[in-house]
Amino acid sequence: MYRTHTCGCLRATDVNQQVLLSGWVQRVRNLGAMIFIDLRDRYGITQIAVDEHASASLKAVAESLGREFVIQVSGQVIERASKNTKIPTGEIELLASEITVLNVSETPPFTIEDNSDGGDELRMKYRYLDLRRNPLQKALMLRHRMAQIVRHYLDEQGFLEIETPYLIKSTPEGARDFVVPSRMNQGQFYALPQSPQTFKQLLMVSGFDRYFQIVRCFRDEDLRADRQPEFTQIDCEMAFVEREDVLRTFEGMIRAMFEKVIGVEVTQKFPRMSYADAMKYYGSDKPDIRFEMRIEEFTPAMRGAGFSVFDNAEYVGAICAKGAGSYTRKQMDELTEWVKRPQIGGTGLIYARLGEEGTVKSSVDKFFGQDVLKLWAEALGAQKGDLILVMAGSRTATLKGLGELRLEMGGRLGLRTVGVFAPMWVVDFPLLEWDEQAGRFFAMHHPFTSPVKEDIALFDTDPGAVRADAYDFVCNGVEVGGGSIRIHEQTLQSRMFEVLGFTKEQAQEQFGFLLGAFKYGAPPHGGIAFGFDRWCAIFGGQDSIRDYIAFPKNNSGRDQMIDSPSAISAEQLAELAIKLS
RNA sequence: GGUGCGGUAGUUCAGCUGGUUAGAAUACCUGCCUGUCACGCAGGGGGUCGCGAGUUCGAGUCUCGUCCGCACCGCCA
Repeated sequence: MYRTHTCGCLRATDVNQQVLLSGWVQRVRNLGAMIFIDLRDRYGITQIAVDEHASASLKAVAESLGREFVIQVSGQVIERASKNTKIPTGEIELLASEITVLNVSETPPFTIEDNSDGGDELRMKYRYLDLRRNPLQKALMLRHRMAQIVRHYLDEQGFLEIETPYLIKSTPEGARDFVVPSRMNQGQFYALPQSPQTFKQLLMVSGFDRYFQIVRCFRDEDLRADRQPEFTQIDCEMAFVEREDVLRTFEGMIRAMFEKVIGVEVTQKFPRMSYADAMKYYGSDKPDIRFEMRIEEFTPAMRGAGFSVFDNAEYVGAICAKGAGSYTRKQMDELTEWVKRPQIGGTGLIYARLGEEGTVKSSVDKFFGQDVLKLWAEALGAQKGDLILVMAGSRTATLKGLGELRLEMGGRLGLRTVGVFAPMWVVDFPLLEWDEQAGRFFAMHHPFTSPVKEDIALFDTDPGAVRADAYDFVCNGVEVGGGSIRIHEQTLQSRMFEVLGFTKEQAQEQFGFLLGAFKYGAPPHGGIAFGFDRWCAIFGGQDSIRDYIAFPKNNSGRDQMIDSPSAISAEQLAELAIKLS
């Protein structure tokens, strides 16, 4: 037997018990006549005391201990002479009668503490040590809890968890595929799924009318703090449903998660915003609505005053930063530089401050009178002490820039509060996006997304105006989930492929199995998929998803611990009939 | 593919306009210490300044290249 209790469970009520604990040495405090050891496992820390009555051999063992040694301690639980109120076990300690070293440890390259002294790179290389740290243990426990609640909720709602294959077929649409060479079919490759999209639709055809899966997905694209090459989706699909049915079901699931995981009760219905409004007022298809600061357009009113920046602009828009009117010239210059960075791509920043008696002082006073400036203030609801920020240029780029500026100002003004959650649905996305370079339409979501019924007629006249019956779940400016009602009729699906520029043969070759299935009675269906890692990060209050994945990849898609990817042997290559150039 | 920031002790960092023997904190080792809990005190060891060229009397410092890391843009149906 290695232990009778964990290092987190002993309390004052356990005093006088004989117990056996096992764990890692967090720290040894040697006071000469007595030695204290912090013994750690994932449940907590318990102080071990080796006092003045201890035998010479026991003391010798205690003195030999180093950080991260694995030890077993037997002894009696006693009340501490001086208590520690900072930890749950702080009222007691274990008076050691015997200490056994189960394993020694080299000195770890960084401290195993909440605020480790290790840098990112080192902690990745020694991920197994980093994972001993409390914050990472908490993160993975949160993830576990979320997975359990998802399973429980969906099981109660009659969903079946069904696995789908990882070795599937590559398709040209969407993200780059990770590919896997086939030894038995030389020269041919499997692809790892970007999502189980077509399989879950086939499951609907098969009659499993409520499906879900917590499933790994793979995309061979460049990484970000919130993007990994392999990531996990909560993938769901339902048959005989319309958009409202899907939204109701999953609003329920999301609500259950908020309540049971982080104890936040979301009583009201999630607000819904059209894609058009999101872009117009927030410059983003995933607005952070923890704060207002909406974008207002002033394009026509600004023309003809002789201010060439506005006269020549396709779009002029502004936001109002509450209480930022005290920004100094230096701060404004710095903000202007911020806007001009290539990531934002702004050409400049015009600003106006609201002073006493409703006067407006702007950087373009010589072009615009008080009447025009007050028009800005009125439209933006700006008051004394506020700062109006105006950008101009092409419509899409300027809206995007204003959207970024809005987030930046929201951050500076402390409006993007950690622990405050603003869940919402973004709906009515365009079905298609015109790609100038390729000279054709691409599916904004994916080619199986159904158009909104009343827009189907537009397919022939104005494909770009067709709205998709799609929806995104957005929380705090992060796209956490997305889904749609799918096309379930073979003719409409064929028409869709046609609009996307597929020939009949191409469509047949790539998605023949799906078109085939649709010939045999496909029910109306739709679904949604949540980015599980992102959701965990949001609940954990982090921007990066890496700490919610046990063994993540770095910025360049490498696993620094196992050092992958790596070259393979000439024999392996030969077997796969692959020649490297 | 691109932009920015970074790489100096085991670790996190400082190191000014180029100039003696490259510092601090922490970790580690040794000794002392009876209530610590970031224990304390005294002492000690520890460096190819990422790598390679170049400029210079002289490079951690300047220039170029390269590798690595992080953030972002493009990309991510």
